[in-house]
Amino acid sequence: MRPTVHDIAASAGVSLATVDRVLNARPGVRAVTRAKVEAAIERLGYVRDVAAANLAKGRIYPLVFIIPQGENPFMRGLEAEVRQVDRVTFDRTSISVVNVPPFDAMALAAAIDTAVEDGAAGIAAVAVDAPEVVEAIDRALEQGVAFVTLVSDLASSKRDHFCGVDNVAAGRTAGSLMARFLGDREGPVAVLAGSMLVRDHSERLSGFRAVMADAGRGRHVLDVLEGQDDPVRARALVSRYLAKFPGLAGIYSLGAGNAGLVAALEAAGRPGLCVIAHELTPPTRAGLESGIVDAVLHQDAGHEVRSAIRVLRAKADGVKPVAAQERIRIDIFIRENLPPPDPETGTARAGEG
Amino acid sequence: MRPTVHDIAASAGVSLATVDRVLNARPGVRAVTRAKVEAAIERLGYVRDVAAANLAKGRIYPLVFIIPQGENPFMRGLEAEVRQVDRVTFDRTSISVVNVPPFDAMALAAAIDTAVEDGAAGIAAVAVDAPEVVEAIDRALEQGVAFVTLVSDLASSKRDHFCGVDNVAAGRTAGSLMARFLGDREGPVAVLAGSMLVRDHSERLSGFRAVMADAGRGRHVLDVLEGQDDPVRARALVSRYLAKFPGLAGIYSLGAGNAGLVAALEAAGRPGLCVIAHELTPPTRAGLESGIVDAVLHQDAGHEVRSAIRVLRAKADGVKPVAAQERIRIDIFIRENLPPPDPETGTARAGEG
DNA sequence: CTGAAAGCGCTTACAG
DNA sequence: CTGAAAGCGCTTACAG
Repeated sequence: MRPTVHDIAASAGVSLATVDRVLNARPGVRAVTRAKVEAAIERLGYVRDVAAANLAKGRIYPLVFIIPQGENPFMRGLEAEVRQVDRVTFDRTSISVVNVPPFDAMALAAAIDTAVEDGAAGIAAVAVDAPEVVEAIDRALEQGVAFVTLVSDLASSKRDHFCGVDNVAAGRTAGSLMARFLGDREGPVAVLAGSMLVRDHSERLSGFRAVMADAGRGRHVLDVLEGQDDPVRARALVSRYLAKFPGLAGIYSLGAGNAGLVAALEAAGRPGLCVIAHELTPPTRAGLESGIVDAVLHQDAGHEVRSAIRVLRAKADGVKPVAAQERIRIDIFIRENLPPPDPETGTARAGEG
Repeated sequence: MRPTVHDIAASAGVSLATVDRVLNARPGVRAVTRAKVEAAIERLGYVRDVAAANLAKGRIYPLVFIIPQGENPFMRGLEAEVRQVDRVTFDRTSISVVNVPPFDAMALAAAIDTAVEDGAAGIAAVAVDAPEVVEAIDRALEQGVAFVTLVSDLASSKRDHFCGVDNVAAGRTAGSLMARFLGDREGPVAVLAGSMLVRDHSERLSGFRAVMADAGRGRHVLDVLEGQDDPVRARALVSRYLAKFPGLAGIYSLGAGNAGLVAALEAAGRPGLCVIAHELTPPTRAGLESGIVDAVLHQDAGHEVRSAIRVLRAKADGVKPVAAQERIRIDIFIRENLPPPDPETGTARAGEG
């Protein structure tokens, strides 16, 4: 049997309470006593039973996820993952979701302040790149609230961790695939984004541009289209470009306007462009299946949510953030390796952890 | 607060023991009593605290992982993942690893029988496609031992679940990428496998062949090379083909002979072939980084291991296998989305579950 | 068929 | 600075 606190108490010749104090680095133990206990811990190879500890603590962690509202399907999938995790009751964690208008720094900052006031132990938020947000995050941290950015980072804040992909690398990946798929085909490429106010979009763009500049003798990237992740605007913008640049070779959609993108391409009679988009959602899945989209870069929303929870709990527990090393992978999907949709959340899932 | 067994006992006017009997569908409760308890459960919206239940059970699950020995780097990474999970102590599970010679049906069957005799509650094994193995698996099942196949399936057995990727789809994915990367380039393609005695290899080959037959006006696939996942043999086989077929356009390496493959290509002065390999391991990672390999299809060994444990535990617990729906994703890596190697296990990892 | 009591491994007031 | 006792939510013999 694995040694328990009883074993180490007996072995060290002290009481359970003292063992507990040493184990949890609580004050009020003489150095000699502490040493005895530590020796016993070492000798017996003790490892704490976290589940039992949580049970005894009876503690519950109120966590808040702040997610943009609106019809962005990736965000809706993310929210569904959060709710699903909550249903399954991540042990001793109670999770709530707060929606805010997308790309709205003031609203986000206000939501963060409110969550802190409401006594959140930890907050996960999709960041907007603005000073008000940085300040709100840092205020939360000062109050001792754990904070992670989700999907879109804000490295200039003091957030504990970023749960999302390396978006510069994602942009480079898109660029590399675009270059290989196009081969010798001539023509410029267009980029459809949501807004340069969020880091994930601006970072993807810079990664993509860097690769395009290197490809062959350089491929021209047209001025970026900002569709605010709104399908209607995205469709209009793309349609205009299709008409304006008949020699267009490809489109990189790095935001969430994909329903509009696909609609515009369908309306234009499916010109044979190379199309690479982000996030496996109903519109991009349909695009892959119909052949109108060549590849989809993806981040696993479920992984990100569970990673955020682990990091927030570790921080709230004052445990060493071993989980902070977690990396979210940049998935590549083509038609052939498309995973089946998750009936619960509609997002793409793999076997979890 | 969430309701506990105490609450439902009080509400139903019975003892804890009776509540427990109903909760766990144990016999020896009158229908009326059962109904009262069930009504209380319903009324209060009770959900069991699994961690507390496990603690009380004090039960420990001996699980055995049977993994091929030898220098196959994917298998070594898989084993490292198993050992790491064990270190982290998946709650109340004790895991042991048994190594067997690769592609050896008799040895595998014997190892399964031994694990059953030793009292395993569950077994996960990389299957070899042979009747002896099917019989050994079915014997284990009859003894009430939970069984999952890992990485390579054996659907003709009664195994509870397969923890691995859809290998036909993986082969199709490789074929599709190969076709796109080659574009109009002429020439046949070669396939390097380990052995057709394992399902994962034979399934990948069939998927790849199907896509190649459809590509353009059909691309010729040369006779498959079986290198037994041995780098020396693989290198010799590939070198011979390179000399024999100077017009070769690409190589699909669907097994684990990649160190030999890369060595052969280096020795041949890096002919500009399209190379697609499986599993992100040191040799394939190096190949991607040096540009000699174009893409690597991957399965997350950590996911597979943790999925196997969840399924085995659920089965051993007699719980409904909600986990059985877990799917392992087919990852695509190119140079740009290469994740950093895991310092612990050497395998590619993402944020877990 | 039903219940009272002890215990799983840990933590938490409360005494001393 | 240290310890004895009760309790977290559940399960398990043992009585009756």
